Amino acid sequence: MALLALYPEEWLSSKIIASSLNINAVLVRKEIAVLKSGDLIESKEGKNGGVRLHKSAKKIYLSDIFKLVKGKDNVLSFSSNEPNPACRVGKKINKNLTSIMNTIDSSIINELKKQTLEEFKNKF
Amino acid sequence: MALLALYPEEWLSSKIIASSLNINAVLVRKEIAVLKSGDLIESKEGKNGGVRLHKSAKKIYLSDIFKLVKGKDNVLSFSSNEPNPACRVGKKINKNLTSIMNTIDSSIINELKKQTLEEFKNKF
DNA sequence: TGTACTGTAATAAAAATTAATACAGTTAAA
DNA sequence: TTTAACTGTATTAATTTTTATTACAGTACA
Repeated sequence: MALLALYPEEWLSSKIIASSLNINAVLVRKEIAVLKSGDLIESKEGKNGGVRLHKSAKKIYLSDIFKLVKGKDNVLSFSSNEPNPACRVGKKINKNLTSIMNTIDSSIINELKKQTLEEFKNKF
Repeated sequence: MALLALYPEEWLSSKIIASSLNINAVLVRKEIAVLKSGDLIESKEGKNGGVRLHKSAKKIYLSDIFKLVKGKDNVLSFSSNEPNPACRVGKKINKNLTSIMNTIDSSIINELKKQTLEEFKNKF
């Protein structure tokens, strides 16, 4: 997103973005789908296609990006194993943790609301 | 920790704790080492040994537990791949993200300071 | 009509996590 | 005083998750 913000007029290809991140271009294209679903970016198929911001970096808060990328999961997550339902703690732990995890996610989002992509971009 | 707080007088074995979490007892013993390093719990070797809280649950904040368990890493983390140093963004991204990640960790800690283990325990 | 893209699926490889095994050392109690 | 039940820790195996690769249909430009 910082890269897109630096070159807002250009259609940047997934290959170029992948080479900045040093990851596979297919992963980039998958994340493009996520960011498009929140209207933060737009994409163009075909030759000379690519992606660019869909709105001004001044109107994109880091929290907007975070919310999309995090999806519906919490940042902190449960053990992949089901806790023991026969245990007084195991029986209720996930419910009790959910409440804490939601609170944590909210506090992260509030923190990230304080910075726009434009401000972040200017650090490069 | 909720389990230990519910039975503060008893030495609970790693096996018992593992069966509540439904994970391997060796993993529990490894985490015991971490929690001991912060003086939150104490352990006793030998027959009828186990672990218990080292201080009142009223004096343990969820943030104390979180800080130990999280260790020196940030909750959010970098890509395991080095970003491209030849890229204007890749060159600086990790430094710029570090600052955000530290802020996020702080805000989580501040949130978790609001609740003691005693209060959490009472939800079970 | 060829080239350079996105979008997406399927599979393979790599990395990280978790489990299992083993065993030395400690303590309590039979 | 010997056995049983623990912690502590290391090593290796199994599993799960993440990331990379390959493939290909569809789109747009030149």
